[in-house]
Amino acid sequence: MASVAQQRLAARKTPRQARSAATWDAILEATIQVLLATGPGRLTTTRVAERAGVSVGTLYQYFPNKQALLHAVTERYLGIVAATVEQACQEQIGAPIGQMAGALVEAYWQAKVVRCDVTRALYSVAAVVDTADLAEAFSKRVERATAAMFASAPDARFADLEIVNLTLLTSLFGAVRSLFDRGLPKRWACGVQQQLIFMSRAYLEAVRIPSQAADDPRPRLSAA
Amino acid sequence: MASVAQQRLAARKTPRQARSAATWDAILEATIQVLLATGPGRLTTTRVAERAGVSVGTLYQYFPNKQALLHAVTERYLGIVAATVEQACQEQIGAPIGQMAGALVEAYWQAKVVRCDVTRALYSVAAVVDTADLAEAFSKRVERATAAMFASAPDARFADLEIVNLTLLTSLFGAVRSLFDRGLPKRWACGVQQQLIFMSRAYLEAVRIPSQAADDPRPRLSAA
DNA sequence: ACCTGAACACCGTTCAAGT
DNA sequence: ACCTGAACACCGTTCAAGT
Repeated sequence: MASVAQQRLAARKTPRQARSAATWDAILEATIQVLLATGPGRLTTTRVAERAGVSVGTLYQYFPNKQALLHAVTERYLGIVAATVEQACQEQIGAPIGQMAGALVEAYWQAKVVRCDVTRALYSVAAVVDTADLAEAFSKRVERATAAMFASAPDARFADLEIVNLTLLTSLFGAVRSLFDRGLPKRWACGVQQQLIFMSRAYLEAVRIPSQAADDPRPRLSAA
Repeated sequence: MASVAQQRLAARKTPRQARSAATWDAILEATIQVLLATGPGRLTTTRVAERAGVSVGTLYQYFPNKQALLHAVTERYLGIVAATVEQACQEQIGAPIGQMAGALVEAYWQAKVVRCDVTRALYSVAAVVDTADLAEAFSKRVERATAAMFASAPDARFADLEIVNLTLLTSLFGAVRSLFDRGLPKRWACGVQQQLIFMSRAYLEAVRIPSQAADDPRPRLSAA
């Protein structure tokens, strides 16, 4: 492993008292602020502490190091996105796959776009600190939700749902990330989101084993 | 822009003499070595200089700062990958789109996998330093090549080739990146590559406007 | 022309002292 | 219990001196 020795990344202590919890929140919030204001390269523990209205020492009472701080911010953010996608999947249980694909892409896209500055800031954090474990946990969580959703589709079965699911999500996550990295050209973004839905549908169509419930054998997908 | 003020990222001087060029190469090579050995977090200009067998001062004669150093390494690497994909596209001019899609995915995948440790190392660099310009130039270069390729397909036309091309490449680049970030589980990797080909074909199939040359109106794609 | 490496500034992290 | 901030160590970068 080329990775740095894994240090404690968990929070140093769980806030037990009210002012403690407030400080915790203030620090995480300040981290986002500084990230947005100065970028990850100039993010300094001193600056974060300043912005949060505490001293550096206090910051280090809550987070063992800068990594842990950024780790915690990412964890909180990914938790919100995962919950959003999970809910969307829940709502699509039993729906036709075409609709599921649309709902999935839209939910994920939406969750990323609502706070698109934060999204970008946290993408840029992802390589400064090792958030692989968080990304993995996030992927696993979403995979579970989408697999359950797809398995409930009345109009399709798959020879190997696991790999189809993995391919679909990997492409979706990756595509969205690429677009953010590229500054998300406004006039393309919306079109690409639509195209990603077409793409997901076309893929699921192509690899599905048609089941009895399907009335229309190969529904035509509308083009751009 | 949250990004740090763009400093000079170009090399400080172009090597004009033989020993100069050798030093330049040695430094870039050493950078990769250190990156692989210690990870981007522990990459130190002093360490790179040491490994290259020169002093820190010399390193700074060639690269104005650490960013520029990592920028140069990335530039060189992306140039190689772009050239590989360009060549593959060139070879597919006039072929059926299904075959083009397969060749594209395979060429890109292959180029990333041959030196997969380097690929991973440079992905991790991408956020520490701002290589957005390089990624953009790379994307543009590949987009041109694939657009020319797809435009030459005898069996398909597209209502909006530009956005289809963008969606396809964005998904491909992103998916591969996600897999690398996730440690590229050996037993999935190969299967996913195959699935990405299915996916690309299914998408192009779905959004294409069938032309006369197409004999089989909607060829069945094999499933997993 | 090209190289060297001690010196300086900045930032992550600690810890003795405060409330 | 929780907070403070001066002090220390490490690393990016410079520059006066060498070949």
